[in-house]
Amino acid sequence: MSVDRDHVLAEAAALLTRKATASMDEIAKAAGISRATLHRHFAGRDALVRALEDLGIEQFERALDEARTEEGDAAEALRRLIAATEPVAGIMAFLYTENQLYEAGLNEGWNRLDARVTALFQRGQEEGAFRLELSPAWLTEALYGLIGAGAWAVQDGRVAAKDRTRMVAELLLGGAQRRMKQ
Amino acid sequence: MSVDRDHVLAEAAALLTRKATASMDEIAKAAGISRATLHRHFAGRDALVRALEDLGIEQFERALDEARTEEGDAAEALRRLIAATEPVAGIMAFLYTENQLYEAGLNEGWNRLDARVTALFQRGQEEGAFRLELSPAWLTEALYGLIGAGAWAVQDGRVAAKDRTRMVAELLLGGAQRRMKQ
DNA sequence: CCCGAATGAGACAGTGATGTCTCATTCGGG
DNA sequence: CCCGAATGAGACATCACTGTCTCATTCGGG
Repeated sequence: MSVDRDHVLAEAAALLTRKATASMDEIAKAAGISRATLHRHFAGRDALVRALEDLGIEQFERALDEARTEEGDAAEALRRLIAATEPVAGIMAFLYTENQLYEAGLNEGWNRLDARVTALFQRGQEEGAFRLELSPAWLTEALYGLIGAGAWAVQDGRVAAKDRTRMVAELLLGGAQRRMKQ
Repeated sequence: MSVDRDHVLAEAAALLTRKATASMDEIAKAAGISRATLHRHFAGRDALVRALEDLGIEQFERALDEARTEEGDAAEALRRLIAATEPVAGIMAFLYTENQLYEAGLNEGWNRLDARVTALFQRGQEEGAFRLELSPAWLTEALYGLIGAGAWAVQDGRVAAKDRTRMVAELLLGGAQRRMKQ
């Protein structure tokens, strides 16, 4: 049986999220294959991380498509987006902290993602749904940060997996402060 | 002149925040000293990271003291806390992503910080200032995550340094959604 | 069943970082 | 000014990881 490349990437993502400095040997073991086979699929550590980056970008972009962020109420669209990113949360948490990626040239895909996410926040502001005091760039950054924090909190047992989406969405949209009137 | 140990730690923190895998040689150069001297102050890389951890915990604890988080309106206390963490933001951003620390035993100091921060959120909930749908544990996690995201956004030029505190505080407290009534 | 492809296990050299050492030089207080 | 402490520069062995290779074994389609 030919090794399932996507399965290897998924296992690598799960391990690297917990331990960003895991060696090729540890990654191979986590994926249930030998180091030789791992090298047959990915020329080296760089290639593996790059493949993970591509996978993360692709899946996040798919989440953007599924959530139809250009349609309907912006707040609801954001909720849909956060829910749709659930399967990518782990990979994103890893990639977000992998500042190594920013030393060597940045993958063009990030610009596409940033643009679409930022556009959603901007639309929300124009439609009066989102506050104007928080810049779309910061809201985008905060979204990434909270997705990472959510994934990490779940992985560490501080938040139940089923609550992840709601916790991230409620905090990002409504904040911690209680509203006097709705 | 004896090397200013705190200065070395500050430079190390600044570099490691940007590049978590920086070598001892790079850290030494960034601090303006030789690798030999760096080793004379910190037995090894582990010891350096541990010292950084201690420094981060100590400074964050000082921020908690300065902000007097047990006094007054919980929301205002949280604002004070976020403002007071400004000098530690970089170090916290690094430590937050340094999952290496969680493999070897966890520094007891983190528990103290978590307890105090969580207590603030809990007090806010009891006093009716904070929403009950978001658990104090998650709010604590989100605070750390947003401090990290803020530091990273400033470092990357997406948010002006002078806006950092306000952006983090406003998002964490009020969220992205616009309030219909105040 | 058979044969080619895929895999696992391990050897191997190369590489970069680490930690320790020595020695010459610089600094600064007395 | 002088002397001891601190520093810088570099040598050195060690270590872990990497990337490549070989060879025996296993797998699975035809």
